[in-house]
Amino acid sequence: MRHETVDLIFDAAIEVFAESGFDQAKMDDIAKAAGVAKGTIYYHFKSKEELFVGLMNEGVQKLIDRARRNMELHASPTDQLLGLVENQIRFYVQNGKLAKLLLSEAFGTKTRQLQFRIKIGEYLQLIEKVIDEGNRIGEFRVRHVPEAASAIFGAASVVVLQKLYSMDELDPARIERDIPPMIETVRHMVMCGMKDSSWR
Amino acid sequence: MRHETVDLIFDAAIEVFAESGFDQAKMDDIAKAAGVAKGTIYYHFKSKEELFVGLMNEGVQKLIDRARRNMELHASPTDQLLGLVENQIRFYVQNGKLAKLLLSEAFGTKTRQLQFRIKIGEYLQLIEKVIDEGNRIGEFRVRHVPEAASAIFGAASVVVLQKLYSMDELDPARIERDIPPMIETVRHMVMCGMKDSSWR
Amino acid sequence: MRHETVDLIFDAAIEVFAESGFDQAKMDDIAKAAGVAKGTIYYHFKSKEELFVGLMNEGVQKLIDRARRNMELHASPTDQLLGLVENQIRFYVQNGKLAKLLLSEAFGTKTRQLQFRIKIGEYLQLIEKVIDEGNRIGEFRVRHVPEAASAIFGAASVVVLQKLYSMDELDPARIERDIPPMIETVRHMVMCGMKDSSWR
Amino acid sequence: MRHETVDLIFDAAIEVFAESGFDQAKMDDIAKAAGVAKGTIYYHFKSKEELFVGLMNEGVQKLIDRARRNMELHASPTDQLLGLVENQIRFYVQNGKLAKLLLSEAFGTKTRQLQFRIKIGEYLQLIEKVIDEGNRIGEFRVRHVPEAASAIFGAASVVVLQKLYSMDELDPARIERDIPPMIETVRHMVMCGMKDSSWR
DNA sequence: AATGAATGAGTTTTCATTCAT
DNA sequence: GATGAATGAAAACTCATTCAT
Repeated sequence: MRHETVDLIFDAAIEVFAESGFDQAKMDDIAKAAGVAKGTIYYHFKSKEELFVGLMNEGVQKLIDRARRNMELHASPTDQLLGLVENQIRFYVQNGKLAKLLLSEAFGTKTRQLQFRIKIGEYLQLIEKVIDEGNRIGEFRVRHVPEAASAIFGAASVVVLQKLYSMDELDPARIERDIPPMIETVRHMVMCGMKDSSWR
Repeated sequence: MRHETVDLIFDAAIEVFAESGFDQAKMDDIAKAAGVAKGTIYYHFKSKEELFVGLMNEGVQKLIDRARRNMELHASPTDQLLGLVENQIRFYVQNGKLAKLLLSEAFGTKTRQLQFRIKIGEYLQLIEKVIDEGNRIGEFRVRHVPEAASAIFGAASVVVLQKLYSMDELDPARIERDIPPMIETVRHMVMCGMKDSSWR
Repeated sequence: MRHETVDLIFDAAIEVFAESGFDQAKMDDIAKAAGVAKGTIYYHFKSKEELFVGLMNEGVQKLIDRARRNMELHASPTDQLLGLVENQIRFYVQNGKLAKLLLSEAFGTKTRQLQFRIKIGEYLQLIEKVIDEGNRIGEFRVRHVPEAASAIFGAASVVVLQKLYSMDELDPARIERDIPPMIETVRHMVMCGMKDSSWR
Repeated sequence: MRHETVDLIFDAAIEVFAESGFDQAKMDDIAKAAGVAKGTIYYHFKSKEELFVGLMNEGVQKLIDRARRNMELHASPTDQLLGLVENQIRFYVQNGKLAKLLLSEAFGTKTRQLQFRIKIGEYLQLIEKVIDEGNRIGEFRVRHVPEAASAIFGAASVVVLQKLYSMDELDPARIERDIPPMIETVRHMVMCGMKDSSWR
């Protein structure tokens, strides 16, 4: 089991980073939120950057793990992809702060962003694998798999974030009600896009 | 006509903000890039934040203007939407730095992010308008228009950014070659999603 | 003429650095002593290290300049060397704090120490030049010139510092009285050492 | 016999202190070098300062012990002084790190420096004793004994350190070769200085 | 005796902003 | 309109020291 203090710091850090973004997040605030001294963070993490990267990797890993479990429930690539979309949208709603960091910190040339993008790449490969399998067995006819995976990831991400940040205040009940339309919209778009039926 | 110095500052600021993000961007660097003294920026803009907001609004406005001009070339909602997708992708490729800021600075609760999201909202409304019209004349059967607009915007955005940042270094020729697959992928996905043809 | 503020900072810095040594010296104290804001120091100097190096170079340069002027007063290498010794000892008494830094910061592998040693090397070369000339015209018969220069420099340095720091408190009158014995002692030792008269 | 752990700490501390100086030396590094936990150092020493003082005293004591043994080999003050010079130079070459600390930490007003100077004073008294005896039996005619002792100490110290730190990297063979010139230079200078032969 | 996780005061450095010229 | 020297609040990071085990 991981050290207890590290958990405290992780939990506090995800809150603070997501609230303010990497640059605006203050180590003082993370320490305060974790209920430890600032030095304690530096005892466990070499730098703010290292803390951030560790945190993000863990966050994306959770998304990946959930996605993997979800995929095992379904046999066909079609069902698997539908599951992936639903899973990502529900995960984002439940982890809105992480979701925001996912988009806002994924692109850039800083070390932390490079490392972070690698982890996101893992998730994208999961999507690509499903599409490849669908292509193989003839369920899909996707010509550009990486592009398709990015598009799916981007569509699901922005749909949720735009929803979360367009509401004046987070109203759990309303969000809950808005989940099915989001899922339906992205699923619909994605699934049609997988088929070859030329659209003209 | 706008003051010449302001133009110099704007041009420099877009470069620097996009290179480093809002927080890492230094007024010193912007001044140096613009070839003016730091005080001069403050003569024209009240604060870093105001400069940023002005800049982003102008950037998104360019995207909107291009989109509007593009829409006038086509009559049917279908063609207009296809045009919007192509336009956004080409605009992103040409303005990669702005594109990155678009995603990384769009979500959050800071004043500048709220203002920025309003401007992005204008662009999303453009998409929604096309979808609405498509629904009206029966070309589309979209149930959740705002969600669909976000999904389109997100898909097109992430496809390009993932491409730009997955390459070791920016190779204009390679990017140029990759544009058609990106356009085709998003268009295909989007257009099918607009049709009602239930996908099961 | 050098910028006035830089002079203020230099004057304050020499005091503070000499009082506490490089590591113990606080930029806060230097700023306070100079009567400027801490940021002002960083506007003019990139770092504590750069400030220190600049300062030390200036300090040693003063010693060198005085030594050069002194040398011009005398024609023979013997008189020049006697003058150098007296000059160094008097300079050290007048600039005790710099003298302390000279010994305590001269050795080590940090960048600042390397740069500093280069400057001290200039002074040592001055001594070597006199010895070389003395050797040339037959006034001296020194076999190992660099070693001799170091020895002279070390003898004069430590004599003064040991005196300054062995007194409970700095009593200008007492120090003044002790200068001639120090000069005589080192001169005597040095001059005999220059002659070949084998000492057994 | 001293506790074994204390020896480990001492050996590690001399390395680390000499490498970095008192301020830059980290207790963490000493602990790591000693192969003990940081707390263990504090179990045996009240503070970093106490550790340093103990260490320096031991170091200088070694120099003193060697000097004492060396003096017993010779009968005349002249030979004893020659021996002292050779001994100090050889000791410095063998203990370059201690030598550096000797000069860089000897002067200052901190408690540790005061204590350290007392110990160095012991060594200087040894030199003075020899000179006094030389004066008594007529071998020397030194007018200012403390000044002479300081000068000898300073000359021998700086000659070695200047040599050690002027070499790009420590080459044991080259240093070995350079020892005789250093000894000869300082001895020559010192011995002549001890005689009364007025030098003009 | 020994450990090493935890601490928090202290320090360097950064940088948006101001303002006298 | 434009300048750039000066500011000082803020923030990351360090490290000697403590103490429960």
